[in-house]
Amino acid sequence: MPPVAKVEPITTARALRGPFDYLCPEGVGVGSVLIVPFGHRDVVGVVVSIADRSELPDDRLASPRRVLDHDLPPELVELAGWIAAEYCSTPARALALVSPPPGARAKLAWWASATGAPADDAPRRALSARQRTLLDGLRDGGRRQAGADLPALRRLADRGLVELRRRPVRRYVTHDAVGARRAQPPPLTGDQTQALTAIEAQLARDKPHALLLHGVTGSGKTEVYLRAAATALDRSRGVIILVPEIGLTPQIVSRFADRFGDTVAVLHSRLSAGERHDEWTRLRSGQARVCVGPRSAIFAPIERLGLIVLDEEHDASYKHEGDPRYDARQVAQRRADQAGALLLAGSATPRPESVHALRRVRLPARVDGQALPPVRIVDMRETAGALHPDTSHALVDAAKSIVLLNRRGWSNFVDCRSCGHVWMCSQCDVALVLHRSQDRLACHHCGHRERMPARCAQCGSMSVSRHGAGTERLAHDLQQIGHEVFRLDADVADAGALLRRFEAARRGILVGTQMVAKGHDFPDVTLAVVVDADGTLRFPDFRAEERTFALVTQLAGRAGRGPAGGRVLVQTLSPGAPSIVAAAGHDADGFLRAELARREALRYPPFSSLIRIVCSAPEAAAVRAAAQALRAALGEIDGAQILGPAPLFRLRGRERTQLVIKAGDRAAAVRAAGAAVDEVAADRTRRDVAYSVDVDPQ
DNA sequence: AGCACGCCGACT
DNA sequence: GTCGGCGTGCTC
Repeated sequence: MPPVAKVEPITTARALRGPFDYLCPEGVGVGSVLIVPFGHRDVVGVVVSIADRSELPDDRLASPRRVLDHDLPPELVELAGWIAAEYCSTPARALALVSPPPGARAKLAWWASATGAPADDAPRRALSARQRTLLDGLRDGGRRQAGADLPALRRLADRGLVELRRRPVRRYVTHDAVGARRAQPPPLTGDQTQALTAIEAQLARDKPHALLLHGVTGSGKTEVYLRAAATALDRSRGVIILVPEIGLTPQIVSRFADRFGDTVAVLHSRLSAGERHDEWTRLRSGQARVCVGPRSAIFAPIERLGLIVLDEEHDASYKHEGDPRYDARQVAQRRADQAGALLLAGSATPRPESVHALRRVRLPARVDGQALPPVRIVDMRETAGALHPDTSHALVDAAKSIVLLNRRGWSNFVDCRSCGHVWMCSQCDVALVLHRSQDRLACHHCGHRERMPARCAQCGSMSVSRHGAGTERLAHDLQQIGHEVFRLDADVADAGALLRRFEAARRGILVGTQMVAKGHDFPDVTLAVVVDADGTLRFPDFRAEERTFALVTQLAGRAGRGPAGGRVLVQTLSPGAPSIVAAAGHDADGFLRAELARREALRYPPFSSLIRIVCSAPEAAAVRAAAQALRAALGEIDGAQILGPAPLFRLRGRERTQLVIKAGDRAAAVRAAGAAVDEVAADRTRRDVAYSVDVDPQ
């Protein structure tokens, strides 16, 4: 009896329950990627296990059509199985995440080397001076890639003097002149040394305890990551560095490339298919042992992993918004456990969850020894307009400043002065936002846009009024300060170029959404302003406090990074809000203590797990019926509270509602949610209803 | 999810 | 007679 390969075909179907058995070709094992006949077509499949025999009669087993040259490390196959179960998805969808980039192939180029055959010096066949130079160059320099000299090399090859071979070339270079810029590592501060000692003690263990590096902005966390990575590499272990968004943090990539050279690979969504293929292959073959990238880099095919760094661990972009709705921080913990690797999470504003679960190592001071900038809370309750007079004066005085307003556009919503009609999105239950420079109203949820109306659609009145201010309006108002204004938000095409122009300017105001609070370091910025700090606090979300604290603290970290020092103004309508008061006092510990106490009292994470189930369909009645069926199918879950169905809400032309499970036993609740959705989704009478399970929703 | 198979109405 | 509607069921 020949062995059987259990294969999971990569399809998006939810109802499909694998794995499927195939005859196992020679050399195929767990992680092999195959093309298999499946139904009436051929699909890519991943071997998830090998069995001695199949339950099926021999004549029903098919042979794979082809074995692809890329295979997955078996640990990633196991990790995919865990993700499928943990996030209520399917093995196929989880395997698609960890699989080699589809489609792309190696790029081949001609490489030339001298054969060592003696040149024939008969006069008719004498080498030209150019050919002679080429040949001598190859004899001295060994193998090299052919360029414009390929025709000349071909003639030499015809005479047996040169060998030409097709070999793969790398399309992506993380860094030009690698090595030339390889800087001497800076000396560590006392705090950094202590942190590194704690980290190295864990790296020396078989089963390291995860650590949380809680360091204020400018305390030198990146240098600690670099040193920890060097230690892991010295121990022949691989390293993954997760960063929030590669577009806004290119510095961290170059710092790793500068320090470690070609052993660094980068994986992110902006790479071309070919570049991604090459980086993946370099990691898979072991040529590269360090991978830097956003959340999906947690699936880098690195064996003998020793360290996973989670930079800015509080960042919301670690949560994937698509099926499977995985959280890269959870996956990182799982992968670290699996490999016996150290998980090192770092942030100036760690999540209460991480503070609760991980051992904390601190960097309490900036590397330059400067104090954190003083923060003043500006009470806006008596002020009309977006800026307090004190804020305006401070902006006039400061040469360079950063202003944060977490709302895009000119005004929040527009309505009719006569009848009160509010312009709403036709696809979503939200008001349209005015973008004046484009003379358009836009929906920030579905992207719908329409012309700014001249008259009211309801009563015909010509009088339209605008309410609230966004970054576009604020940038316009700030022109009056007299400094050049640089606006940074999602409407700006090239954020990098804008930041470079701001950096080069002698005077200026950088105004924008939360993007201005992230990562970059401008030493000459002496003033940071938060306009409407309680904007994030008004969201009905249990993480509102945490978000507000993080946003104010992160922005405060942008000011006073140079010798001139700096200060921070926080405008708010709730000057007494605990998150704002704590952020103003640089009191992360006080905030975290109070926030954890509050979460414990209300049984919110980390003292429970949340699971959100969303139902959506074009018709309201279908959604209501589906949600009720779902509620019934869930029944009662031990130790869990089930909330909802919530009132219907329309988004992108679909009605939707949600149920939330607040569970003590997370695994049991995930199982119950998955079973209930499978049961309700199997009902064919509600075909246009879509279901999505979100474990640990953000 | 695809894709074929199958069993009913309006056309050459 | 047959082209094609989409309900139903299977994929090793």
